[in-house]
Amino acid sequence: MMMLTDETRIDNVLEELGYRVTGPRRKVARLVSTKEGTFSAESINDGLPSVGRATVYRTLKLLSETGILCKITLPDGSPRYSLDGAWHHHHVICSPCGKIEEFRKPVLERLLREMASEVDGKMLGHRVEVYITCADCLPGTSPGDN
Amino acid sequence: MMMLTDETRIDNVLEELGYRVTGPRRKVARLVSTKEGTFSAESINDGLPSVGRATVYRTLKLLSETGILCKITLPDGSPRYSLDGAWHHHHVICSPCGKIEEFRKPVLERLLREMASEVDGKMLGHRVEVYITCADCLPGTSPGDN
DNA sequence: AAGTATTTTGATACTTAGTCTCATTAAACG
DNA sequence: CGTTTAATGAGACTAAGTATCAAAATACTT
Repeated sequence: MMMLTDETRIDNVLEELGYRVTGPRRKVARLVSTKEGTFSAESINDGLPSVGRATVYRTLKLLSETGILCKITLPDGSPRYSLDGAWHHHHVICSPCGKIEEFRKPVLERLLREMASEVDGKMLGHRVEVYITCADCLPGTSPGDN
Repeated sequence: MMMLTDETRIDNVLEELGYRVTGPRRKVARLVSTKEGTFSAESINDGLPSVGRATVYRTLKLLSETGILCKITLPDGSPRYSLDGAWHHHHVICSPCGKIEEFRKPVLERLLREMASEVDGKMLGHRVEVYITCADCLPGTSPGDN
């Protein structure tokens, strides 16, 4: 559910940007759109034995560049992907379970912009990640944690 | 100069935490303390043929955990290290030249904490990186760029 | 519909950044 | 000093990609 929507959205985005909508890309997009929270590139690769590893990585990169996916870094440095709303935002990531929430805070943006200007130079972008243990993963709160 | 200060500081920190102050760790610490801006683990490894690769990585990790170094991620995902002031802070990183500036903004901290609380769960930490092109790297401004 | 041009793919090799194992070496402590 | 315990180095292994390049698929032209 909502998978179809995501898939056509992906097709459209690729088409609009002049990329070909191919079988392998569709397969990656379809699998990606079923994922909740974060996932690793390798999990996509494992789920699609018919698609080459290089193509999986290429497609994930493509989808990240076109803003469909977004790549984040866990506290320990390992990279993860997640479906992404269309706008700039930041992440609250639950370290234990990998669940992520997006947030958008104009105040924060302004603050960071200000910061960059103090250092003189041109701001290219920024990365903000907040790591938490979510309520579900908090010991004692809910018994069925993994 | 100031290298000596850094080295004794490192010795002290290790000692205080109950780690042994060994030859290899001293070598890594000495080399690390000569670096300006960011550097890769491999550059330390290359600079110390007499120290094993594993030890270099182990020591960098140790120094990061004890707050002497701090590990950041460039926009393209590659990891870098830099000498670190003793307190929590964030980074402004010049993508072209790798120069980094630290900043500390209580407002920002408060904002992020607030953010985390909205999502319910316990905040573990956060990562904030601002990417810029610094004045020296801005084309036209200064002719002698790399 | 066929032919051509261009993009994409998959297999494989390679790279980067690290971690793991484990026998050997070296600090630290009494 | 000798002993205990931590740290080291060599080398194999892992994770997350990137590079190469011939073959296949897609799109474009007529």
